[in-house]
Amino acid sequence: MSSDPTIQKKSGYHHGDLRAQLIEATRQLVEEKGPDHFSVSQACRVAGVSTAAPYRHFRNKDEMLRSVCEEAAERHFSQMKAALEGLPEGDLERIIAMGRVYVGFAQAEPSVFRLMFSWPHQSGAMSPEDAAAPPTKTLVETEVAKLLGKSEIDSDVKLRATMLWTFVHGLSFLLIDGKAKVCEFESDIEVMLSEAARRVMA
Amino acid sequence: MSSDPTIQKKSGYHHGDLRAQLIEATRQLVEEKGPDHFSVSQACRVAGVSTAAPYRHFRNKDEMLRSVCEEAAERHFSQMKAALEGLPEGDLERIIAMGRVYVGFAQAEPSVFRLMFSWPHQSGAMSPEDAAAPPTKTLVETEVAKLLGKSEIDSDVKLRATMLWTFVHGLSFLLIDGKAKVCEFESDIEVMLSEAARRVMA
DNA sequence: TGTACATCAGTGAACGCGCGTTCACTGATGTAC
DNA sequence: TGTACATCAGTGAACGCGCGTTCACTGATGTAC
Repeated sequence: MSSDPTIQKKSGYHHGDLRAQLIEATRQLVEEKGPDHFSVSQACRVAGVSTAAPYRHFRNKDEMLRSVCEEAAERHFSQMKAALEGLPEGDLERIIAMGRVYVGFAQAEPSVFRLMFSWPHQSGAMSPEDAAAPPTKTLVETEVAKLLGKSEIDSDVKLRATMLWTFVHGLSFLLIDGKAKVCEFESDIEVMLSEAARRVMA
Repeated sequence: MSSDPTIQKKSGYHHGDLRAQLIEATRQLVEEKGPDHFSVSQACRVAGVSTAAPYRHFRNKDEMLRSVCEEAAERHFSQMKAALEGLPEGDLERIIAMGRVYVGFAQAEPSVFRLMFSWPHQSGAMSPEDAAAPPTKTLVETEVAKLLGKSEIDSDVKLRATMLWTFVHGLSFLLIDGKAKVCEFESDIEVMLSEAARRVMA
């Protein structure tokens, strides 16, 4: 019963899980106002807590945003894995399903999606192996290899997987940035996803 | 001689073109520190001018950033047009050349590129027809139609143009976000660009 | 079961800071006669 | 060519604000005996 961070809050002192609650508050604020207009104070207000409270759980503001990214990356990845369930092995639909989830996530949480992929903005301190990317990459590569009937991930598999990823990534950004009405209807997205999968796997 | 905004600065009072100079200063700062860490004061310091000066040329901070976007969008578009010069009509290389420029711009000015496409972040006030997108879109559609030997821009042309755009857009973002070492070598980008163009136009 | 105490996770007030913006001003420039 | 004056494009000081973070504190909780 302590899994929904929006509800809990036990007494005056001592929340059930303030850390999770602050991450959720941060996530909401980032989504509402954008990553650059999020402030620690606001998150505290949303969580109903003093402005000093977060420092029991996070070193500083940056670490709060980073936690949001990590949490989002995990959800993103598990959504993609879940999309594969029940679909027969070696079916092109598996590729399309992952793309659909990828794009859907971006549309559902555009600001968080953007933050996730531009983190950390430009500090040289960026870890070479980044949060969500490697597991997702492996997932796609595995699917591509299976579809081609290959047992190992060779350079052809890597190229195709990268092309697929590139495509859904670009589609996600164009959709959330609302550039040039890239797709007028929901069905256009489906057409693009399947056309791309078909042409790349051909 | 007044075309290079980094050099000019005439006397104590009255710059040659403070407006252009401030845009350039803003552009540099956005590139260095990211759009969210840019401040008007800093731009003034860079331009060597008092903090009140910008308000003779821009209504507020937002308008400064918007001007940077517009200026960048124009450069982006004209670079793409320039890439076509000298290439024979109806050659697939024309498509690839535009993609190369698109990606190159993103790599050269990643923060500005990001800003350009996420502007305005989430204020509902976004104009439906956005700065750079429509002319670029038209440019690509025209090239696709010519390549297919079609005289009009039908839905097939539109779909292919959108797919091409989506692809280079995604490649740009993956490259500048440094996600998962999408391409290890410069040559990999070339392979991806030509593979994408070939497959989409097939 | 009851008490003593260490630890944990909050409070609320305060800090210094840099920011965006405004203000009355003033030096430089262009124009009319 | 020279003077008077309107306009332009800067200055520099000041403002109020919200921010990130720290501090000494205190209430709640868990544990040992």
